[in-house]
Amino acid sequence: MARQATAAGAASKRSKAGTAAAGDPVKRDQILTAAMRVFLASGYGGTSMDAIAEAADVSKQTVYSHFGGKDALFGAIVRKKCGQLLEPLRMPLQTPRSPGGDPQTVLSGVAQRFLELILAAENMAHYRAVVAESRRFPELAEAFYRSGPEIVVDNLARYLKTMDREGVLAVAEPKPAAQLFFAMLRGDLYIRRLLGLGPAPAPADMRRAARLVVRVFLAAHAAGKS
Amino acid sequence: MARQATAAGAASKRSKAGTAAAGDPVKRDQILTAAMRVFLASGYGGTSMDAIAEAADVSKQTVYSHFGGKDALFGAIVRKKCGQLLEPLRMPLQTPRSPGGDPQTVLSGVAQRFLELILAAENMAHYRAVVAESRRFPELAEAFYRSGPEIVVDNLARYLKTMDREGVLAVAEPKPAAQLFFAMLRGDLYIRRLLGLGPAPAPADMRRAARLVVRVFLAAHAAGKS
DNA sequence: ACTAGACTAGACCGTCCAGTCTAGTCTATT
DNA sequence: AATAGACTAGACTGGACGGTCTAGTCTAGT
Repeated sequence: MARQATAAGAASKRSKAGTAAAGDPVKRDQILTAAMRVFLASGYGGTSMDAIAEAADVSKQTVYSHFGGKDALFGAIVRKKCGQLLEPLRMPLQTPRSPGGDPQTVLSGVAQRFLELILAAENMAHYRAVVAESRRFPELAEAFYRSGPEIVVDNLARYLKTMDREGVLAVAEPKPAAQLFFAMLRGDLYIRRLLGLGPAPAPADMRRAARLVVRVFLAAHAAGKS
Repeated sequence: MARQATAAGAASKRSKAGTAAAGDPVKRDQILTAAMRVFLASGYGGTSMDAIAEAADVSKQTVYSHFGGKDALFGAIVRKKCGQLLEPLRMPLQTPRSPGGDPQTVLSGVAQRFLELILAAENMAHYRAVVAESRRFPELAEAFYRSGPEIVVDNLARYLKTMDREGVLAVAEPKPAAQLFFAMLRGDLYIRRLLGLGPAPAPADMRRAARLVVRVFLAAHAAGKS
């Protein structure tokens, strides 16, 4: 109800102006950046619009002019973060067909990068926020799933399929196998971090975890098995 | 500050009464049960004390008499749930040394039960609440970790160690192996559920997932390997 | 009958906060 | 110079909510 009303208000304001959106895109970015910081640090409920305006060094009204209200702003942040999620992985992931070496090397690289990605403080906070608000904003939860886990799994599944066809690995069901691979990487390190226990893991910890995962995965899919 | 004051108040009330705690334990349970339902359904921020009192069919003041305030009540609920977490697993887990069949059977049983456990709606909600509030209540996050993941891993690690010693399996590092085993079970089914996407998984889905995990795990730890 | 302790219903207080409104500034176009 | 659009500072509204308080009821023990 409130959401519809504010959204309509924002839309009507936009209509008259010659410029496409309402206002300075620089301000818009300022707000987005600050809001992201604050939202990810304190969650949806723990963040006030006043705090965002102050953090963005912008008046409260400007926040409301650019985004319709708190919900919309939160949505914009989460979606933006979703879009950026796989950027660090894009380069290596978009070319899963290019050799890049034996599977062991390829998978180790993927594992290593994936671990770094999901353990990064900012992405942890993002995930926590999405999970916490998945009831209130189911569309965001879905957007997250689609722009993160799903893509990553599909890409690896495609790679595994190729490897299977070439007889390098034995992967009867590429998708479940890929899901399993990433599930393994969301192990103890990940849970502890998600719960905020202990300090950030050292690179050595991540390497060790990645190595174990790759070893187990390869043992299960060595050429000549199911 | 407020927390200390109210806690002190509750304590002083308790002191005079001949009965151990302040008030009727039946009421206390009513409150606890209702609060658990409401907190797990709507999260900490989304739950008001009025709503709890109403759901418990009890006056607001009674809630405050039994528990000091919102924080304490939330803590009590989370801790209680932590205590109950592994109840369904206790029987089979306390006797990891008793044979129960070949490792395949044992691990399948563990996997199956673990999946049922973590995918149960109530436990999902619990986990979501703990993760969401892990910043505000780090002690609860730690309590959860200790009374859930840690115990389960330690128990399985012990079993794996035995199997290794007996030459039935080859598990050089039991604890990381056990962590990996459970990580595999927190796969796609789990993530989707955590994000509230799609309906509850069918038992057949869980069985399939468990089977895959056990197969991969055994492939990696067949006797005669590292 | 009296008393004490637990409970109830609900008024009440103070605070926080989303969202609106006002009055005025700054800038660019005409 | 005049106008319009975006921005600012900050007051304000309305509602939600944590927590307290009051007045009174119910139940046991004495």
